[in-house]
Amino acid sequence: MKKYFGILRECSLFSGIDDSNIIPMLGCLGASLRRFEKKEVILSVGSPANYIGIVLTGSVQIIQIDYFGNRSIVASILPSELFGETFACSSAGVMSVDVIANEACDIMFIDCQKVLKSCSNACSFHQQIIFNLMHILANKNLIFHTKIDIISKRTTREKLMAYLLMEAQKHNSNSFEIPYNRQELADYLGVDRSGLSTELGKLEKERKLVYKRNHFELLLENIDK
Amino acid sequence: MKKYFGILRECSLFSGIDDSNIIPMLGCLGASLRRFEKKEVILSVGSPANYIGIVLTGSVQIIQIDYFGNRSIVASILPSELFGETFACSSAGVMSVDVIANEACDIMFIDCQKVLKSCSNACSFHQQIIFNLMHILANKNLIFHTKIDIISKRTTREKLMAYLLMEAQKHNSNSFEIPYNRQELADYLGVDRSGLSTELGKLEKERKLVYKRNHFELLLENIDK
DNA sequence: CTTCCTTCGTTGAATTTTCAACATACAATA
DNA sequence: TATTGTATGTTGAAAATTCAACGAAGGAAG
Repeated sequence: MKKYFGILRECSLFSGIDDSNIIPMLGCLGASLRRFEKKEVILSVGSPANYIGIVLTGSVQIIQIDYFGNRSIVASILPSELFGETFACSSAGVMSVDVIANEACDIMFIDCQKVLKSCSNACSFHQQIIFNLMHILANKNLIFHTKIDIISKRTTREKLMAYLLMEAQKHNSNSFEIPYNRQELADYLGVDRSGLSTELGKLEKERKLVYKRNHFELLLENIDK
Repeated sequence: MKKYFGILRECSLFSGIDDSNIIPMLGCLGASLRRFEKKEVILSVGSPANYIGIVLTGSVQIIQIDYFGNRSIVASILPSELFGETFACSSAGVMSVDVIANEACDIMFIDCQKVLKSCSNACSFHQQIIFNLMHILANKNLIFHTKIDIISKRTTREKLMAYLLMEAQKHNSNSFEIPYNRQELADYLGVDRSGLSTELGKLEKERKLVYKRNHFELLLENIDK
C-alpha cells in the first residue's frame, strides 16, 4: 500500500487526517487493491454497490448507456478521485452505470459499510472520514444542481450566458479561463457546437464579452440585467 | 416538541431510530423550533448554511433566482421532508438559493455540526442519523443524475421517451401514472407544452404508447431499440 | 343540466437549432 | 519554415422548437 501514499494523501476522503494515520486506517476501512487493464470493466450496471473506488494510477470513465444504446461519458475520474460513492451510500443497492478502465489503472476499494459504521477499535479518524464523505456527496450535489440550472434554460444563448456568469462568479472575476474546448462546452451545455460558436460571435459583436480560445472576459456593463 | 412527534417519525433522517429515542435525541442535535408566516423568508442567498431544516407543518419552496431575475422553483418541501442539508454538509458555507414559506409553517432546525460530530454522551443513535443523512444526500444525487440524463437529450421526443422509460423502470411496469400534468412535465423536461402534446400525439399514432391524462402505457414491442 | 374553469390538443407562423460542409486560425513538430 | 492536424468560425438549408391563439374535453359547483 505504501507506494500509493502520495496519491492517498491527495484524496479528499482523507483530508484533515494526519499523514501518519492514513496507512493504518486502511485496515479499518476494509481497503483492497486491484489492477485493471485498459477497457476492463471495473463495475457494471446491476452489480452490487458496496464499495467506494479510489483511482490510484491511470484513469476510469463512468459510462451511461441509455435504452437505445447511446453511450455517454458521465465523468472521467483521475488519480486521487473517487467513484461509486453515490451508489454505495444510496439505497440503490446496485450500480446503474458502468465503470470502465480508460487505461491500465490501480484501484483501491473501500468497504462503504465499514466507513459508515465506526470500527471496533473506535479509531478517532473515522469521524473525519465520514465528515469528508458527506462533504464529497454534498459538493457533488451542488455541482449537479448548478448544471441542471444551466441546461434547463431554453436557448443556446441563455445556457451560454448562465454558464459564463456562473464561471465568473466562481472565479470572482469577469476574466477567466474555462476547462472546455468548444466541442466539450457544447456537450456540457447540450447544444450544437457550430450554433455555440455563432452565439459567441454574436455576443462579441454586441460587446457583451470578448474571448479567445478558452479565455473569456464578460463586459457586465453591456449585459442587461 | 412532542406535538410534532408524528411527523418526525416519518422523517427519513430518523429512520431506523426507535420511536422512544427520537425526542431525547433532539437535544444532542441542537434542535430548535420556529414558526414562519406565508411568504416569509426562511433562509436567503448568502446566509450561513449551518442548519438542516425539517418541515413540520405547512410547506416551503426552494427558489432560485438567476442573474436576469428569472425565478424558478427548484423544489417544494412538504411535512417530514428536509431542506438545506446540501448546503450545510457541503463546503459552500452559504446558501445559494432562497427558502420561502409557501404557507404558514413550523420548521425544526438542526445544527449540522452537531449531527456530524458525535455528541459528548456518545449517543448510540447518532451513527444511525449520520448514516441516514448520507443516504439522503446520495439519493438526491441519484435523482439529479437521472434528471441530467433526461434533459441532456437534444429533442423533445428523446427527452420524453427517456423520461417515460425511466418511469416505467421505476414502476416495474409499462403502465403507470406520472406525478405531473402536461405543463409541469414540460417544465420538468425543459420543453414547450404544446410541442410536448404534439409529440405525445405522434407517439400514439406510431403505436408506441397510449395515454390518457397522467396515465401512460408504453408499447415496448413498437419501440425500436 | 348549465356554467365556469382548468387542462389538453391542434395549428401555423416565427424563431431557433441542428446538420453538413467548408474556410480559417492556431499549435506542434519535423 | 513548411507541413500537418486539430480547433474554431461561418454559412445556408433542413428540421425542430417555440409562441400565440383557439377549440375541445372534463371536472367541479351551483
